[in-house]
Amino acid sequence: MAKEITSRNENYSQWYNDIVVKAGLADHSAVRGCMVIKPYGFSIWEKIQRQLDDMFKATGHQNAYFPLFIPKSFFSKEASHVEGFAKECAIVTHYRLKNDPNGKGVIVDPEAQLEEELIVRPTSETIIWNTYRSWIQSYRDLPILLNQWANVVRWEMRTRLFLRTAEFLWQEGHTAHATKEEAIEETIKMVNVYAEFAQNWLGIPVIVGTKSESERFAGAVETYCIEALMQDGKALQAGTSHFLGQNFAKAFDVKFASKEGNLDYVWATSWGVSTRLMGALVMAHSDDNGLVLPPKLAPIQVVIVPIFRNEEELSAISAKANDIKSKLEQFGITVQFDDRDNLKPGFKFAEYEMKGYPVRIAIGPKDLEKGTVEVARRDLLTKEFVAQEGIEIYIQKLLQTIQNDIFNKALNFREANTTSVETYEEFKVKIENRGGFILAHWDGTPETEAKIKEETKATIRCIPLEGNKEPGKCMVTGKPSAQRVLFARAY
RNA sequence: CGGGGUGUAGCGCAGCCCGGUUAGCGCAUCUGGUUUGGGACCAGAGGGUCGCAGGUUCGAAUCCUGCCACCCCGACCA
Repeated sequence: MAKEITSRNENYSQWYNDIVVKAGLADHSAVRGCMVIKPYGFSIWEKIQRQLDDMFKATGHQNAYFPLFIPKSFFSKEASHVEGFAKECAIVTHYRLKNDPNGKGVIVDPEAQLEEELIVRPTSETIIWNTYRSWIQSYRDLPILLNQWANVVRWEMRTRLFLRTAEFLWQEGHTAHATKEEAIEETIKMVNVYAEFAQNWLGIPVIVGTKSESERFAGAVETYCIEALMQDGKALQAGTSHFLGQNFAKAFDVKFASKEGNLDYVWATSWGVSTRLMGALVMAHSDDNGLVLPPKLAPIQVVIVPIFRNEEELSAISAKANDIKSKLEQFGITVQFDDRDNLKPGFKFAEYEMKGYPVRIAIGPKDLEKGTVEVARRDLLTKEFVAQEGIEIYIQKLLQTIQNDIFNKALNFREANTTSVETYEEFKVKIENRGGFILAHWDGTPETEAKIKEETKATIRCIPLEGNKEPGKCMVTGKPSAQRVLFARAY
C-alpha cells in the first residue's frame, strides 16, 4: 500500500490533500466541487458539532431549521447582500424531469418551469428574516437567539477539500435584538465563543478582530472574525460573527413595539463556522507522517496494538489489553484494541500515525514479563516504557499534556511567524520570503488596502481587538493610523 | 472565466508519438503456507464497456472531431 505523504515543505497543497484523503477524512465526489466526508472525518466533525452546540446552548441559544430553498425575490431586498452572493449561487429553475423523446435518458421538462426561481441557500439571513417578520411584534418577543445546523451551497470556481467546497456543512446563528448595544454584545460574545473553541478544543491559537470594510460580510455593519496561521505561512479565517445593524430588519420590514410604545426596526447578528474547521485542524497540526489530532477531538484517543508470534501469545496479550482498555474507559478515555492478525505491528503503527490517534500503546511478550507497556505519542513521535500499574492515570495526564503541547506548538509557530514592520519595503520582503502574520500601520482607507492587495496579494485579515494599540503612520501613505492591523496572504 | 495537465482494474501508473496476437505493471483483494517489538515473504487466483459519443481504417487504448469529468496555477470566496 503506497501511503507515503508528500512532504510539507515541497508542495503544501499536495501535502494537505494527501493527509485529508489518506487519513480517511474525505474524498472528492463525483459531483463538481463537492466532497464526500468519510466516517472517520465525520466523527471528528461530530465532535466539533457537539462541543459547539453545548457552547451555544450555554449562551442561551436554541436550534431551529429553515428551508434549503430561498425565493429569488428575497435576495433582491438587501442590495449589498445580493451583490456578495449572487455570483455564486445554484438556482432551481424546474421541478420535473421527463424521458427524452429523442433517445435515452431523461431531460428537464420544459413545461415544468418555476414561475419564480429558487436559490439554494448560500446563507440563510434572507429566509430567516422573512420568517422573523411574522414572529416579532413587541419587545417581549425579543431577543430571538437561534442557531441552525445546515448545508449551504456556494458555486465556487475552484475548490479544495474542506477549505472550499461547493457544498459545505456549517452552523449559522441568527439573532434578533431590541437594542443596538445588545446586538453588538451578542456579536462579540459569539466570536469569543469561537476563539475559545478554536484554542481549547482544536488547539489552534487565533487572533480575534474586526474586518476592514472591503472584507466585511455582505450586508453587515461590522464583521468580527478569528484568524489562524497555517504551517505554510498563510492565514485562514476560521469563523465570523456579524453585527448586521438594522439592515435585514429594514429589508424585510421587521419592526417591534418598544416598552415606550415606539415602533423600531430590530437589530440583528449572524455568526457561523463550517467544515472549514476540519481543514484548519489538518493544516495547523499535521506532519509528514499524517494527521495529528488534539485528544479532545480524536474519535479514538488511544489505540492498543498487540505484538505476538502465535495465538497463545495473542490471547495472553488480549487479556491484558482488554483489562487496560476497560481501566482507561472508566476514566472516560476512548480506546480501540486492534487485534487484527493479518497485519504486522509496523503497518498498524504507520496507519494510526496517518490517522492521528494521539496515543498508541503496544503490548508484547516482553511487556507481559516486565509488567510494562510501550506508550507512543503521536504529536512528538516519542516512545517510552510505562508500568501497567496505574496506566490509566498516566494516560489521562498524558492526554491533557498532549492537548496543551499541541496548542503551545502552534502558538510558538505563530509567534515565530508574526512580525511587525514599519515600511512598505520591509513588508514586501517579509510577505514574499516567509509569509506569516505581519502587523503594520494602515491609514484605514480601502484604496490603500486595495493597492497592498494588488501589489503583494496580502490582505488585512483583521484589526485585532487585543494587543498593542499604539498609533503610528501608514506604511504606504504615511497618514496617521490608530493601531497596527494584521496582514497575511490568506486561504 | 483565462493558462496548463490528466482520464487505462479498488488505488497509483506504463502502453499512445510510429494503429496490428489474448491490454500490461506495482499496490490492494481472495486462497494456502511461513511470518509478526516500525509499513512481511513465497506460490496461486479473481478483477477492464481503455472517460463518453461519433468518424477514419481490414483492424483503434493508440489517429481525427465533438462533448464530459477531474487536478494544478490565476481571479472569487467560509
